Amino acid sequence: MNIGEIARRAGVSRSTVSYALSGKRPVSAATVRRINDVIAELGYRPNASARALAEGRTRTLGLVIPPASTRLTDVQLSFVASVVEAAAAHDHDVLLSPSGGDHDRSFDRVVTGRRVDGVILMEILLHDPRVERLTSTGLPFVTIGHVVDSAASWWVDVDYAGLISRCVRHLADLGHEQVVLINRSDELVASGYGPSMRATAGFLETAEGFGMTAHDVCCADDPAAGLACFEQIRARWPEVTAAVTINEAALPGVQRALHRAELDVPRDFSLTGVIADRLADDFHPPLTAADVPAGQMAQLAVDLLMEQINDPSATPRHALLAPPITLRSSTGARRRN
Amino acid sequence: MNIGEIARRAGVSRSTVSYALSGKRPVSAATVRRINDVIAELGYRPNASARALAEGRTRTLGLVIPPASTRLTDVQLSFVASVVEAAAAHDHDVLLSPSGGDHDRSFDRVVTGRRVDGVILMEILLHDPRVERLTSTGLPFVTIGHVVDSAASWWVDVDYAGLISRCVRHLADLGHEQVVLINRSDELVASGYGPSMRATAGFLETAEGFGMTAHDVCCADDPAAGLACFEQIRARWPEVTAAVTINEAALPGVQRALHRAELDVPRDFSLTGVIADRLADDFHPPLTAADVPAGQMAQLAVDLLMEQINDPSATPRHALLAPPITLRSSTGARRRN
DNA sequence: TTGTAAGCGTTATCAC
DNA sequence: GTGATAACGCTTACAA
Repeated sequence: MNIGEIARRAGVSRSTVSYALSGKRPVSAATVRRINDVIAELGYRPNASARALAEGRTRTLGLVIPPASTRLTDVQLSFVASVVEAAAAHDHDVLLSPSGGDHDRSFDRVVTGRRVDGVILMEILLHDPRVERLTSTGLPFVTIGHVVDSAASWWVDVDYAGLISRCVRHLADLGHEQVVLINRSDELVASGYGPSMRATAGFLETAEGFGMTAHDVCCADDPAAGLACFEQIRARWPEVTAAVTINEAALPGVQRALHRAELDVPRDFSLTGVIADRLADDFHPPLTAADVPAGQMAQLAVDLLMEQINDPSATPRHALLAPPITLRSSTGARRRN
Repeated sequence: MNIGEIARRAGVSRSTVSYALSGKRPVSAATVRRINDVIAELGYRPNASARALAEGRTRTLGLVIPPASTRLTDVQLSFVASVVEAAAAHDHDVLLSPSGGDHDRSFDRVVTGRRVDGVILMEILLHDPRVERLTSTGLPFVTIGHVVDSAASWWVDVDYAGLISRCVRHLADLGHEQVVLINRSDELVASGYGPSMRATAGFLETAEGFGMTAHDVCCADDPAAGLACFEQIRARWPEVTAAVTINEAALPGVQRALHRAELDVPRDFSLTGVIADRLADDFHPPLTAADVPAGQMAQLAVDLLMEQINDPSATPRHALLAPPITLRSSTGARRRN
């Protein structure tokens, strides 16, 4: 079932069918009608590969996700779903590519085989080889998180430094003097993961500014690690009365550790950080936190990418989101004993 | 950068370059070398659209996921990641399409625009309109879950009836006499979602067989609903001493409800069901449960799909997985008061 | 308002 | 062992 067949049955030429479909040149109402009838009858839809070849664009966006081995967190998940949704609004589809590990065959295929018109790169490193590959191919791309030379590229990010800083200030206001930052995994931090770097910077700087004693620790992205990590914190620094975190996946374990240590939140211990709102709501008690606006980030990333695709010579734009801190019930005044 | 350019620089014809790349006809070692050198130097990769058009296959699989409005659960998430990984092993990419709501434009594009060689359909209904659409297009597809006429199609499923039945038997052995099934959402059950139907059937039948009193309730897929649902259960049927569930998303709420009611698990109340192992492990206490083997299902689904793509006339095959029930710490003997 | 024909970059069928 | 050349199904100048 191809365009020629439709043309034949409608008694017109192939170009007329094409134009009737795209509207790129006027076609008489009568022929449009005849063509549409035939199309409806035969259930014709243009072949995407042929169209892509002729137009030089695939109407497909690539989304590079962390490999399956790394467990995807809740925000990442809803981010993926939102990207697909936002792309659909532009009548584009989304091609997935796991990358970051050794799976670079997939990255290669997607990027260099002209399978997509643009790419969204999740979980980016401060110096990311994939960014260079992408840059050298000239394929439009938007990163989630930004690289060192941030002015030269398109990105969407959360202002981790600012948010963490505000969390610390909030704790200082409540009288806390010894605080800890529960960061993400060792490897991620070691490899220069931007949000981790910036969270640490914002944390230490602000805590110092308020004359607080500040510790920061890495923690793998799972509940078991969260449990172990929190118990270690208690053992090493028993004076700590509040924690700030950007590690969502570890939260259930932290919760269990708090319970085990019979620490009431927020009476005995305060907990806050940058957390997806759904997780913050589900925590017991609900967490005072800066909500990672995954849906909005996805929307923005797709919009920026489409903008770049439609005008490749546009100057790079970016968005640094600073979502508000939602006051829930997990932070309170330091208890004097 | 196209194949003609490579041919020109290597001093051969386009077909020779093509054959050197595919190996579908012998090419002298010397020319292969020369060609490879040029390719390496220019960083050439064949254009996927052109290749798809010529070959009549896209080397892409479609994955139809539930729309973003429905929150994706943990298993679903890891399923998506595993599908991508398994497809990569066959050198195929994955195109995502949200569907089930009104997003049928996306489904249409993917299915009928010949953008993919086959489709994996998640979260299928007992009578699913998408299955008919797919069947009538003749596009190979595999469903997760099966439809009524199960012999005629390709699918992978978990034996919910059998697993739930074994959970109930386990509870019967422990002396429980009044049990409840916490199913998934009203709407899903009402629309004929297979796993829910089969779980209910297996539950009621087995409970009756053991002379137990059995109740079943629906519960929306989120923690708040889990909390409310469990409190309602306690209010309506205070004699119930054990629950079986297939609703993972509701678990955090159930946990909170148990805590609020000061019910110790498993001393005062037993909890089991069909749950992803990661979730079962993270629960407090770890849940005795049948682990949904998301990774294995994804692998199988992709393998079946590839088999069907490579031989469209093959007779339908399917796989009904019955993962073992892992004994953890959430079930115990009924406490006589 | 419509038709003709030249691409788009591959693969695959003939020849030689 | 290699080279022309015709598909593949569409879009889009260029003509009429």
